[in-house]
Amino acid sequence: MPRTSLSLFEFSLLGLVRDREPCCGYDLRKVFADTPMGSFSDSPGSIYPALARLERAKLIRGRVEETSSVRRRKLFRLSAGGLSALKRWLHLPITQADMVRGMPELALRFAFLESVLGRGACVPFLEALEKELALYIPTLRRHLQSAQAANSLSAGLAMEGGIMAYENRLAWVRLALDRLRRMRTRIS
Amino acid sequence: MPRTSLSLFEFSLLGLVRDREPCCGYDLRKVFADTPMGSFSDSPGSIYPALARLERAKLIRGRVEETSSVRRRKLFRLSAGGLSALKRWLHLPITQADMVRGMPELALRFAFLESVLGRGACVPFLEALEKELALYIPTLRRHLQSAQAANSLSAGLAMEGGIMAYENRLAWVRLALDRLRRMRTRIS
DNA sequence: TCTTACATGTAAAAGGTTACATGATTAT
DNA sequence: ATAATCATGTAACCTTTTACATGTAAGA
Repeated sequence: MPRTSLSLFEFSLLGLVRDREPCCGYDLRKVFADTPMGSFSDSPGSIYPALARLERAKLIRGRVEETSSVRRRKLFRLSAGGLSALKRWLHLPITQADMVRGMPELALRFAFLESVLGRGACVPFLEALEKELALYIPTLRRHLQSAQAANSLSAGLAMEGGIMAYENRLAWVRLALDRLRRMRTRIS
Repeated sequence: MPRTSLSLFEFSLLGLVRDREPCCGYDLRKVFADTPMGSFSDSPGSIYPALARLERAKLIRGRVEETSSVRRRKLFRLSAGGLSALKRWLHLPITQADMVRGMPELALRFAFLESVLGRGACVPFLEALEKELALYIPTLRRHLQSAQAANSLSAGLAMEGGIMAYENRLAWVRLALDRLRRMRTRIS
């Protein structure tokens, strides 16, 4: 078996290739190096082997470009299989487990959502996220209440900061929903 | 060479051992499994080898407990070298690079700060963090401005969410500073 | 009795990190 | 001329993941 699921890093490559088709490994390195994107490694030792894996798995296809002017490079495109793997990932339900692991994966999924599944997918995604966050935050608060007695002030503040981060996420979700809904009414 | 620096995971083990001395591998597994702590792996395959590494590096010391009642277990304590490694890490200056990589490492450092370096270390740490955040956020805003034109709505919202997360961090820093300063005046 | 919690480990496979290696092109 | 940027890769080393392996004690 060629491994069940892809890592976040591999999905981010898939999504980036899809958005920048056709692009080479170096283009992707630049994204990781220059933008506040996910903060994955931009080292050649991580990107080139990962691209080779994705190509072996037939999720992307690479062709060495033949031009005289520019240096030789390998241009990648998403394959049909790659696109459907990306779609499956984006369609995954949002669960409590996603809350515990934090937002990075969900943020990444949202970043690719519109371009891959269309604008219509954004509102349901955010509504599901809103629901899970609204359920999760009170359990975090309870955890803080019960744990903080014994701990230090700074440990308590650190936990408080963690909760604030989730509340902030919820605020963002609501802002995003607002904007998307406003767009919709404007169009219709 | 036994490797220059420890991973976040290893520092978190060091800090937890220090706070719960003496404790065994299973105690640490429970922390990772049951609390919203950093979200490191609680698998035995990551924890026991890591503890063995830390012991080989003489940062912790483990002794097999000899009691009749409880099952055999290995209790760890921080060594003098481990404590000073922890202190060095906590004393590290806060830089722009820390902003780019995100807050998890800084949050972890703050969580251990008071118990290892004393309450006096909290305010300077937060002040440094406040300064770097206040410098970094405007550069993020500029990045959003320049990049968002070409991108999709959802990609723009995702970036906006990233910025909001940093602003939320800054709000937390100010709240924490407030509380700490209030304490100080109350005590003095 | 059966399951859950306690408790510690190892082995194989996969992946990431760091450093090395190479070489063309473009700007200073 | 020299440095920086473009461009792709490999090799050694280390860590993590997943799964296996073992066995006790307590509670339902």
